[in-house]
Amino acid sequence: MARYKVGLETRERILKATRALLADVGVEGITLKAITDLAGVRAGSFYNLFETKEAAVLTVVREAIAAMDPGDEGNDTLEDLVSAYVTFMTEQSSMAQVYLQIAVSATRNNAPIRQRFANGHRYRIERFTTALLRDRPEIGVPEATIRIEALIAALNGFGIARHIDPSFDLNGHASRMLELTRTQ
Amino acid sequence: MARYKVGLETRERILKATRALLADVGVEGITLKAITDLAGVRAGSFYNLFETKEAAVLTVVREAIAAMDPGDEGNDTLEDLVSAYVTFMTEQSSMAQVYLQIAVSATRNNAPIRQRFANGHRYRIERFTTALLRDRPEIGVPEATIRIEALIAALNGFGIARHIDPSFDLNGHASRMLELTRTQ
DNA sequence: TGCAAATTTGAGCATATACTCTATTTTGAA
DNA sequence: TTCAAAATAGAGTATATGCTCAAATTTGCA
Repeated sequence: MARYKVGLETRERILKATRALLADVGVEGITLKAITDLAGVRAGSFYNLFETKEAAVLTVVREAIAAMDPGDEGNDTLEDLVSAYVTFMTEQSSMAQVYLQIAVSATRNNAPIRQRFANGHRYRIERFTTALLRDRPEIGVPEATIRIEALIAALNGFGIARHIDPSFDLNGHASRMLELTRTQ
Repeated sequence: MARYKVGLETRERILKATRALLADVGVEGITLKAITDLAGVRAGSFYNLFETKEAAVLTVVREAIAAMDPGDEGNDTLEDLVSAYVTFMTEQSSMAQVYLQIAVSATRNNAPIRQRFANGHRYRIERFTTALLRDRPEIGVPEATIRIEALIAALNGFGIARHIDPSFDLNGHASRMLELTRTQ
């Protein structure tokens, strides 16, 4: 694939365009022409760098799912995780948008994307649950898991609300929801 | 348009197909061929009943936005409204799916749909807020509005969670969220 | 039952789409 | 500086898409 510097730069421009368009029109609505026009590239150049349109889409989708989760693993607190979620939503809004698009469609008709999403979701629940149990071990795994599922679901809802109305107080509502999760 | 019985039946089959497909692939992904194939109708028949593909889509979208809200207006309690939301999500899942698809994409690139959605959303917030204030007038309009925005956002998140994982206890989480909204 | 209006079909049209191929230019290690 | 590998442009291909139209069939009121 890309070996020269210009090639890598072009690849980045294509991925950036794909990201913006996926946030806008979703996996089902994106077209090659839209990508190449926005990236300022002809079809031939695109196919020199990506096997298919789907390959570029899947690259961005993977990115978006991975970007949901903060880097340091192990002993993050629930605050850290919620705060990382809020940061992701506010500071990487294109990627967040892509993630939410995938979450709602669950992309029934696209097996690799569905699989990625399901794995990411399961992993996130485990990580959040572990953090909650470190803080409140008396809750127990089953109840902690249920509360975390609700927390993450609510956070997704808040993320959507914020993108409908940018004045939505994502941080405040997330904190309140975190408290509810902890103390119920 | 449709005047004979067969025509009205065909119209219904087309709308049913459109509904199912919108739930699957969203506004950006739906195609005329997919609609007519699923409805068992040729293109000519479709265009005898609808001006454009978009007209059928918009009809279903309107339906989905309207179906979000329960019929009786006026003195419903917050429980009634939340319970109606849960019922809508569980018993009209195609339509709920369409609604959520629109909520995330907010359909930036489709002015009439965006407008409809925004109006429906604003109306819903008012209705929920009124119900909350009837029960807890001491909260006051600004705080009540903020809490309702969070409640509705969380409910949307729960709706998405339920459709990712049908075992998600939508009713339980919605009730808990309702309590949080009331008592905080 | 006659018949005008409604419905349905299916071929056809213009454009969009995903992707290929060849010729040309650019890159950067030796 | 040379030159093979890489990058790019852009015309071309096959299929998909939204939609039209004329002809044939069906509907249901008078």
